[in-house]
Amino acid sequence: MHNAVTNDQIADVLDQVADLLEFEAANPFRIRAYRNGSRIARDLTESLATLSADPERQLTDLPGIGKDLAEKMDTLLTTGRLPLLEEIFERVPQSVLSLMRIPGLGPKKASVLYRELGITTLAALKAACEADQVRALKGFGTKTEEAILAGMELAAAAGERIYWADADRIATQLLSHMKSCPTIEQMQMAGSYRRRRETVGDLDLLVDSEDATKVMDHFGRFSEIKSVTGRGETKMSVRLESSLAIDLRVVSTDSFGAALQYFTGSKAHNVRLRGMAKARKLKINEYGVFAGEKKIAGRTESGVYTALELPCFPPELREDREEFDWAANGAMPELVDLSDIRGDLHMHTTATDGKCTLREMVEAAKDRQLQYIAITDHSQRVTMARGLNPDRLRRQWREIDKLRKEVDGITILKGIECDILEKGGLDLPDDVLAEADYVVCSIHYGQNQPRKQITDRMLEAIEHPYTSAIAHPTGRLINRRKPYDVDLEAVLRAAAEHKKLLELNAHPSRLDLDDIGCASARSHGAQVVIATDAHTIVGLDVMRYGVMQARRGGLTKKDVANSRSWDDLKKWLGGRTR
DNA sequence: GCCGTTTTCGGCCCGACTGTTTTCAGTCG
Repeated sequence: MHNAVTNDQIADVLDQVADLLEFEAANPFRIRAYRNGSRIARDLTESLATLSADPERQLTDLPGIGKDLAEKMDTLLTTGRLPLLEEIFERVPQSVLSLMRIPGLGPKKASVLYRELGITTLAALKAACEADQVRALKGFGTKTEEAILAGMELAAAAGERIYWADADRIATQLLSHMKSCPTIEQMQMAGSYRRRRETVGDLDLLVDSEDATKVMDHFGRFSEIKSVTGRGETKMSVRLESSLAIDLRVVSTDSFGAALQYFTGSKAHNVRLRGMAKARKLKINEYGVFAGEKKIAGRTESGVYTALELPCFPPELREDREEFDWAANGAMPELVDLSDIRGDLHMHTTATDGKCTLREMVEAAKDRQLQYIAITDHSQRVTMARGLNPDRLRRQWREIDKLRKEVDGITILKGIECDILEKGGLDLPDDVLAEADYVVCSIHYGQNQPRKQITDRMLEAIEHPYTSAIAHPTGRLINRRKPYDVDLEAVLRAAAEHKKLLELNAHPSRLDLDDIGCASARSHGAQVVIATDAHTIVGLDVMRYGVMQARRGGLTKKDVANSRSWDDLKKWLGGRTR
């Protein structure tokens, strides 16, 4: 018996099929269909297993999934395998996929290497390059051979995405460097960085200037650059010491908006947009929107969208998920903004594993214009963090009472991050929880339990009369262990029903509810609370990353609980809190 | 392989750059 097949696993298989079909030079549109299917699986707000099992619905309801792909997904769901992939592996060795990961080496060239030299592995390719065999092939030359060898070293580091927050540091440095170039009219970062994806693969800088040469020369003097990997009339590519790639594109004022739209993407969003343009007998490219020969938009980004009778989508939403439907139905969400956030409901102090005192945290929150905060140290089960037992917790609350009298202009809530115990149930007695203003429940132990058990533990915590919120139900650190396995849909349903908040961890290295969970939360009517889980004063500053995640998930001010005043929120939570 | 205001066939986004050619294919975004 195989384990439950996840959307990501299905997406990976479909991607492999697409890669291998490309290698075999299959119909490019068939390849695109598989890639599209992969993206749909990855982005879906619920598990394909759930959707497939629902008698009311079908996989073919998903736009882009037809009869064939639906069948293949079902096969994967029920057997964990895909006969088509196994058939392809009989013709093509799996390891050729690694060849295509080398920058500059696509399916066609990889295929030639395989057919002519029988190369299937990176090691064999390296040997062939060093033996000067590759340059002898038709369509290859010495430059290609050199590029392959250089690319191989790069291949390990390349393709790795970095946190948005890290990309932000580099982007800020770059923009500040470019500012001193006098021939620049305007410039903007585009790409996934502008779309605020939680990780960024490379940076795209778009510049409006009449003197591309000067701009590119100036760009080339950015101190972090290790090598220039390409330079043409209007486009230049470099790689930084950190191996991050940056693309620069120089356009004229006339085209800046169209180029900004184009290079912001996403690719899927743009493909969709181009299709819509075509249906209106318009052509759209990075220079503008054209009716025949006549350019009808391009100077501004909003102009491009207006020409297609579309709203200027916030970049965070440009993923070809639901944004076009929202636009068509006049239901574009007004996304939540950092300035909407009035309170932070999760933070720690020196009482447990925080690095700053209660007073320091309160002062820091005031500095950040927060109207209310909840102090939520760990409960006793978290021994590593010296979690609070009832006595110590009540002592902290008396301290808060004192502080309330000394500090005005901010509401300090008596809270607790109460553990959900391994065997179920909460880590503190009901009479203690009843005295708290705010109780957020977390799982720190027993994270490897089966899905059903984890889900039941969470549901019990949600149904408990004195709890206010449930912490990061899909919480996972990027590049770290896999998240614990939980029926997120059930958690969201219960949270909505029992009026409990769903905590979205704002830290940039977390992919908590990210886009997927947010969309689900919205569809269930569950309220999200964006929280920093700050352990230090500067920890409070990650709130903006949480807001970014929420925006990508299409959440409005109304969906985010801590954009309300505490009085309103308290009312919404009902009689449980004081 | 998907899809339908060109609806069951015949389309499917578009351009820059590179290296190899000697007029263009492959790769990338």
